[in-house]
Amino acid sequence: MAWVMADTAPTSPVATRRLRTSRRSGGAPTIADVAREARCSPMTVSRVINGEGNVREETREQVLAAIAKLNYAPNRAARSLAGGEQLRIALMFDNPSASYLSEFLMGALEEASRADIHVVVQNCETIAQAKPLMRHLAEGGITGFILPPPLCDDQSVLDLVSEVEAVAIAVGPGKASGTHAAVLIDDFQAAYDMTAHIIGLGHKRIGFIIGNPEQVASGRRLNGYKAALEEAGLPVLDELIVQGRFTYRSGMQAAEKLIAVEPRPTAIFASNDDMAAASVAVAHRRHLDVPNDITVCGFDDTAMASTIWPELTTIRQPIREMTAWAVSAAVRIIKARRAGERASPEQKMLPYTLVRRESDSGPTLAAAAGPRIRPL
Amino acid sequence: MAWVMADTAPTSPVATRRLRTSRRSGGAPTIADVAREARCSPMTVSRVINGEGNVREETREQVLAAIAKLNYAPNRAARSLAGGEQLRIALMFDNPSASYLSEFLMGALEEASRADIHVVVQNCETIAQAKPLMRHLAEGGITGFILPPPLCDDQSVLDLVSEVEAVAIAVGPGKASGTHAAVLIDDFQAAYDMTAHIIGLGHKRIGFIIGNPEQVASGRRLNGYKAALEEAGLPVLDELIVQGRFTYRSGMQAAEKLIAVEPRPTAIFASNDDMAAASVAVAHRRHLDVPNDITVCGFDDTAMASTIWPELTTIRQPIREMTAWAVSAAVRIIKARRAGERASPEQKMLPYTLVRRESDSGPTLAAAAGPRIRPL
DNA sequence: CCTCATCATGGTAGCGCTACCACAAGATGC
DNA sequence: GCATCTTGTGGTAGCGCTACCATGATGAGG
Repeated sequence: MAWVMADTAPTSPVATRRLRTSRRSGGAPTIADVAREARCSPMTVSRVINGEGNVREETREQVLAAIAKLNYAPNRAARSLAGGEQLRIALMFDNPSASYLSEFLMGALEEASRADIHVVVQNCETIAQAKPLMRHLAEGGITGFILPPPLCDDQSVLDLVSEVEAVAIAVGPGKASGTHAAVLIDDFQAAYDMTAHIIGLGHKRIGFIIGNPEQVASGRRLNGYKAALEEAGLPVLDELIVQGRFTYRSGMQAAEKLIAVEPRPTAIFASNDDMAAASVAVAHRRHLDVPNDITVCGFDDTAMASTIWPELTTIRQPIREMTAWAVSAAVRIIKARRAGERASPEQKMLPYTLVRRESDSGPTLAAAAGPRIRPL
Repeated sequence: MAWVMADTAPTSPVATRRLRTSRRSGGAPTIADVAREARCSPMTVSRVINGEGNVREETREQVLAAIAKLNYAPNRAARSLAGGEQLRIALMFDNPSASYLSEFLMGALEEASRADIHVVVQNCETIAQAKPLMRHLAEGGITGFILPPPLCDDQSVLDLVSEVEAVAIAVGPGKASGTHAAVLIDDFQAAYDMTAHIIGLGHKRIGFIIGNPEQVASGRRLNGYKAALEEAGLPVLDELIVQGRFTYRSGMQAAEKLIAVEPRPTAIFASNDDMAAASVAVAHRRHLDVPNDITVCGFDDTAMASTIWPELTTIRQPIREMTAWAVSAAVRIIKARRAGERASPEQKMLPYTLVRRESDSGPTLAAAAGPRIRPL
């Protein structure tokens, strides 16, 4: 107040400007503060932050030191405002597996908030339903789509993405498309490893439940299973391979068939956790103890795997990391496109893990000998 | 290029300005476009958008018409940049139920993107672990917390929130705290309704599995069960009420106890879906058909309810709507606080629904008569 | 009739950052 | 030796919106 008086006429813009309390957000350091500290211009700081080239190593270090000292964090709002267009990408999903979904969301959310982009989450029941929705989203300014299976395995969906000139990132597709980026795990090798693990436990008759034939990954998992069997010199028996559809219910039916086979398999490897859980339920209904009478293994490591009892031995997919990568890849590609570049679609393979829990063990004598001592 | 030549010196700022292609985001309409269309100033448009007073009704309508005509949507980034501080709220969760979580996330995500605020998702295993995390988040500028149970049922957590001068919204607490806002369903009434529904089916011996004693809602559900029994003139039997902890495993143990009771109950009402699913598994193991030999009902309508077979009859909580409300309430309260107001904590009760699926039916003659024809 | 409050509205200056150019200094080519 | 690139850096002008004043028009009060 006193300032105003001492300065000039009260209505003077100069006085006003001085009087005004800054609207700055809680005194957080800005790029200008960093520049002052590092004795360079804000532009140079900006360049360092964004990892652009053309900055001398020495300068870069000074800037980084200043950033660390002031505990500076860029203001997202300003960034996207100045950066021109706001990036918006859509997360399509029809996957009813809630545990998959929440991991999926968390990964995307985290990355989106880091990159300050908007993510639209779109539920869709079927592929047929997905397509008009995607078209509509694209018209609404969505330039990127994150596609989990089975959407990313459907060529017509991928074609649609190309048609609307959007970017698609496939998360966990069965096989890499030549036209769109993808992040996946090695389904073949993972299924191979799990099968080898079961064989290593001493099992010789291992049932397999195939996943939804719509998803290409299902086939790869089946092949991994077969390869491990062959590698171990075990026969691949048709009666021990039954079709499922990734649902609990289909898993029950498949497990019923498998358990009815004579001699009964001593282990079941299901292509996902829902079907594995169903297999456990069926085994229990038949008064078979898991894992003592029968080993059951799953795939995915969704929440269900550790919810039920016994907890499932399964293959963990790093879903969260996969989605996070997908989002950042989408951003990268969209930005590159705007700059006129059009790189060939990237392929990212992430590591899986075999998570050993309580549902597997070596075949007990009775079970292993089963075929011989009670052939019926 | 030609322009530059024809205009003035190539380096002239005027020429440069003309040459520069606008950085505007894809030609989306701005507040200025709306102002032009509505023949008023951008300020007036801003006032209309933000629902501020002091705008003539006639002007407001013109502005709204212009907004509709141009299909204008405010730019979030610019808004929060100009508006000063960025709102940031944290979503704490320790709930391992993935389906609950994904619903929880979706609701928050949607609302957060609508209001353009940043949501930080923080996983925490225990209440003890949650507290330092929350303190740290608060120091980092988080001013609001969304708290699901059991966090919101813990007084020390609520006290911590007050201490760091943050805002907390409880999502589904057992009882309303006097100091913080909450959004919940009527757990008592919902449990009452479900019990009444089961009684209406003809059941007289209904087992109940209590939830985690840490969560106050557990008690309310129990009370609803008891009230419905009393209302119907049925005895409340101690041996038909067993303690669970909301986990599948605890549900199995509880169901084992319940099924061992003589005469066996013809129905089990579990306080959540995980425990209901476990009850179904136990029933199947005992070769009891669900629902023909025993009815099993759950609570929450998480994904598990419709994953397993038979699908569970359960109480649906509108989790997504609850979280969305929580986020918007947090924003509202934080803004009000900044403006110096401090309203009394709001309480929001949302409607639940009884979802009838495949796991309930009237008691079969054998089961109903059970007590009488085979007393052992 | 002239204050003084009360609307309704407009003007202007940022919010913090990045795009775009300018420009100096050295490297390169002919 | 001079035009031409390259490299590192700085200056400036916004991005779209809102906070803050200023202003003109009205009505109330003396």
